[in-house]
Amino acid sequence: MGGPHHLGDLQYAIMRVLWDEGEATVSRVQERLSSGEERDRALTTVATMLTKMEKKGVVAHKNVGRQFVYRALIEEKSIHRSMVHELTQRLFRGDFSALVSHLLTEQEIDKEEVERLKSLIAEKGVKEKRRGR
Amino acid sequence: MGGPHHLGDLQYAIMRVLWDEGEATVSRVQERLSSGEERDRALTTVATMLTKMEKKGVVAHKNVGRQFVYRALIEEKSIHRSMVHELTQRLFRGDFSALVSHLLTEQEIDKEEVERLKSLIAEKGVKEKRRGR
DNA sequence: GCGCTTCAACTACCCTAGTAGTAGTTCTGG
DNA sequence: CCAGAACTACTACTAGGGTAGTTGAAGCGC
Repeated sequence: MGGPHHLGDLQYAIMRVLWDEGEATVSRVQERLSSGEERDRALTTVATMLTKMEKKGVVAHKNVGRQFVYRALIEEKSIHRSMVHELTQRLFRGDFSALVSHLLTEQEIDKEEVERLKSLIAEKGVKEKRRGR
Repeated sequence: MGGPHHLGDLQYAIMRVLWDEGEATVSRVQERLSSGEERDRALTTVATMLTKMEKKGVVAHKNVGRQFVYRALIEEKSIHRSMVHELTQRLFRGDFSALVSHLLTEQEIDKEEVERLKSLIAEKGVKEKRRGR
């Protein structure tokens, strides 16, 4: 239960701000969202989302003066893990190589990227061997 | 303008049936959903979803007798493409190697899988070279 | 002290996914 | 011919994401 915290677009954008800033007030979050590539949202929209997110348990706040200072309760890696895992399950029945295969054949990947992948895998192989399995 | 047709769980499950069967009546779809690992849903639930999906333009139906026979209007590859692309954008700013790197370090991948990835990449490299770029 | 600003709280929508009951129509078995 | 099955159409409702106005309290400037 709970486990795979699913986040919408805005919610994820807010999380990114919190991960980046460590802590932030509502207005700081709103500011960062507007300054980024994201479009402008009302301050109240951001506040409402943060309230909902707190109820879900993905963020928490403390009072500083009369302002709320929010921080993330879950880390980026764990969100990445669950979202990637979910997608892989859904699309490829959990088969990661099917995902990579899809990336290679269906998505636009340039030569340098392929090279980078090659060394990533090579590294992994080495580490596996060193660990003796 | 739609573009990235976003599908929910049930919708995607329905699409999988249609892709697999080519065409299917409502009851056939419902039957397949229930028989699979999915839990049972009322026939009307499936019918309603199909109606909504038709409005969205992802499926179409024809009348055969008094039954509706549905078929998918978009192909699996294209859904995969847009969903993988969307996730990569969101999580890794479009950086596919970041995604693969994440797979290698954060998700459980066994040795055989790594081997398979290695050969997938190798193949891709060869093809790229042969094409002369 | 009074007005302006800054906040959070509350309220109210809209939209989409999902779920399913009920109604009405058409077909089919006996 | 008529009961019941098989279908679609219509309706209704829950939940969550997203969006934002209004309200009321608190604080600041002068």
